[in-house]
Amino acid sequence: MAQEKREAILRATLEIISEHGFHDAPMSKIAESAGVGAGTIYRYFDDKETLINELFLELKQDLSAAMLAGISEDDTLEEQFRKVWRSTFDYCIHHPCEMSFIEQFHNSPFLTSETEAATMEHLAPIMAVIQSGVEQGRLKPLSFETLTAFTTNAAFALAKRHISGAQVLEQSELELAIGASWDAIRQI
Amino acid sequence: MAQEKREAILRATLEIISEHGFHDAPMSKIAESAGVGAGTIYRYFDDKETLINELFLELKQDLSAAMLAGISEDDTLEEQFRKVWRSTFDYCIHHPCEMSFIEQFHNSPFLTSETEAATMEHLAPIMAVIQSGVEQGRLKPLSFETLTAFTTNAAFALAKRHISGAQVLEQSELELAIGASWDAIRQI
Amino acid sequence: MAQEKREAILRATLEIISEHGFHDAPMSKIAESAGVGAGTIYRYFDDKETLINELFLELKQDLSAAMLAGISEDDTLEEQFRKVWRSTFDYCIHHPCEMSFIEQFHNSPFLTSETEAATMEHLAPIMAVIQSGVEQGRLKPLSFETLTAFTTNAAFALAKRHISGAQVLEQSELELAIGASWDAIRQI
Amino acid sequence: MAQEKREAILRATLEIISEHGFHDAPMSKIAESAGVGAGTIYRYFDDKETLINELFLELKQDLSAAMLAGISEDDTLEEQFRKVWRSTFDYCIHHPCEMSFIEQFHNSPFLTSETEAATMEHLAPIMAVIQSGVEQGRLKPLSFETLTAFTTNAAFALAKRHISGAQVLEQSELELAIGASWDAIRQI
DNA sequence: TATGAATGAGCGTTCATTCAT
DNA sequence: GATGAATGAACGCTCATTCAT
Repeated sequence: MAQEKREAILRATLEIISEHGFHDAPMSKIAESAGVGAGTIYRYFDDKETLINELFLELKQDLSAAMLAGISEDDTLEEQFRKVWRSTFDYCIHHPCEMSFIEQFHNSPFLTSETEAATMEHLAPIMAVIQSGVEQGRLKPLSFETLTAFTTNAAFALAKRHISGAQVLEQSELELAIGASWDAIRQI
Repeated sequence: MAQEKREAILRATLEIISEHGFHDAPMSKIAESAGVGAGTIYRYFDDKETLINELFLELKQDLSAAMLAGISEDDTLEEQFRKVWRSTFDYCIHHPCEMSFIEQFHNSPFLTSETEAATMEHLAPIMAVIQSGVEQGRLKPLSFETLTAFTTNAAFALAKRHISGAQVLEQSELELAIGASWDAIRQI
Repeated sequence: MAQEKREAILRATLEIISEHGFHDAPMSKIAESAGVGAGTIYRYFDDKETLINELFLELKQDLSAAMLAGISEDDTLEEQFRKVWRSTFDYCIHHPCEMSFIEQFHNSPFLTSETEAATMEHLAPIMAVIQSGVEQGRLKPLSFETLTAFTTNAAFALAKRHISGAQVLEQSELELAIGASWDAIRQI
Repeated sequence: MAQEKREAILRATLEIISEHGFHDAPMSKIAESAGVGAGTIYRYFDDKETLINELFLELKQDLSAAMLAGISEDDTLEEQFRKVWRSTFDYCIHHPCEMSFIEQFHNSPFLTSETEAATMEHLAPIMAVIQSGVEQGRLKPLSFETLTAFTTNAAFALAKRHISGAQVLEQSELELAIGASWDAIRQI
């Protein structure tokens, strides 16, 4: 079925780029790894750049979904915060290829501001929670973007080191780190 | 003079990669931008990979020097922290190309663990300060790497958004952000 | 058909190298002469060195086959000798490009001892005949290699001069030359 | 002194080409090996091709001189023949670099017919002896060029194998080989 | 006279893309 | 639709040659 080929191509692209980088990711290798002919890729994607962009978009959507999973409006603000933090961290360490790709893409000129904006929309539910927390004086009066530097970005940074093996995070240290992150944003 | 050409090549490499990315940074463009012949680059660098690695090393050294500039042992822990934070942030927003290159490099297979380790050494003075802060119970008992996720990494993240224009940081918000960073790491 | 392209590339390589030498035989010229794109060569051969080696191997096989053609076990030793000599000479003067290439290759660092050994195997039938002639006391008690210096090598040398126009060999002189070659190796 | 530099350049060229082949013999390596600046070579030789040609000419002259050394008009024809044969062989095995270069050059399009003709002149004394041997009916009525295929060429071929280690020639086998060569050209 | 840094044309090779099958 | 052989522009890199010192 056609959709399966599309998925196989995206999967192959992810694996090859995450492992070898944007360079050394020839279309021929992607095709081989996906089990399709080289020309077949072009039935599903206009060109290489489009393929990479679409992959990024899909991965970001998955990531966003994972971050939001499990939060409930009944939870307190801090509980919601801790759940999102953990979900983010867990997704990262269980999807190292996805993280590698996303980070590579994020720090490359591939990323356009439109693409960036598009991915932001997925986080609207979190933004709403944060916004209300700020308004209630529970969180520091900082912009959503600024607050993410101490939460999502920190989770990414710690997960990356965990994945690379540079620093294995014990549960106790992780708890402490989440606490630190909470201290950063909560109104003290 | 010979050293000037070397500098011109490094500068050109920085500008082209930061603007166009590792891909679309052909040696011919670098040579042209540096105002030298294509072959001349190879008098100063073994090959493209070496050129990029040496550039990274030099930029990291500059960055480290900038981060450390101005701190004094007479300052209190918090004062030292705030100075480093500001220095880091200021360096970043005044050196957007350098930041772009460093971030791209960091998230690419170019980065070897040896190179990574080499750059860590420059930050030894900061590590010492942090270490002593932890031991005195002034800072949370977290590893240096974990703490940087809430300090250096956060400064980078905010500076990047500032540079991209996605979010202009006012002085007041910046002060608040530094405070948040301090809350993250200090023992509360 | 695919095999035709392979043949065209080998033929073009032969012609260009035999005419212009190993230097001044760029892949681009070979591709053009073969009527294929530059990249196409690499579908059939790993790299230039492989291309040249495979060409050499094929040509040596052709040459060996030509040398052996027409000899019969019913012939006397001298008849076999004369037939091989003539076949060798005839092949050479009718395949000047092949000869030029083979000789160039033979006197170049391209030739490895493995390649050399591989080509020796084709001459096993001749070696057997020579061996038996030596054992029967019909030929001088010299090694096969030494004997070839007066037979095959001589035929090559004369053919080369014939081809270059430096010396046109009449049939009568050729007969005399074969007789001289025979005198060199036969037990007198 | 200037002549010494010229000699050093020629010597370096010989060594590098004989060892690495015409390709992989960059002028920079030659300069380094000769202990002169890269530009200095061009004070002594117009360009690379000229350098190589002049080297060939000098080597051929040395070789010719070595071949002729020690023959005396008082010797018999056969004695002269044997002396030349031995001198040729000895020169070859004691000058492997020179032989390698000469053979490479001989089988390359570098060799022009003018160059070839120029080197022939050095052998005039031998040609005269041969010529007279033919006229007296002592040698087979073959052209000088044809006769060399069984003498000089054979000596080269055997020496090459001796040098390469493919076949070590004992004195006894060498004597036999010289006898075979003599049988080839003498009137029987 | 001698140098060697600088050059840039040209090399071998790769790979995104096309198109006949 | 699917293929993969073929393409050729563009790449990283080399090296014969020049020329300011």
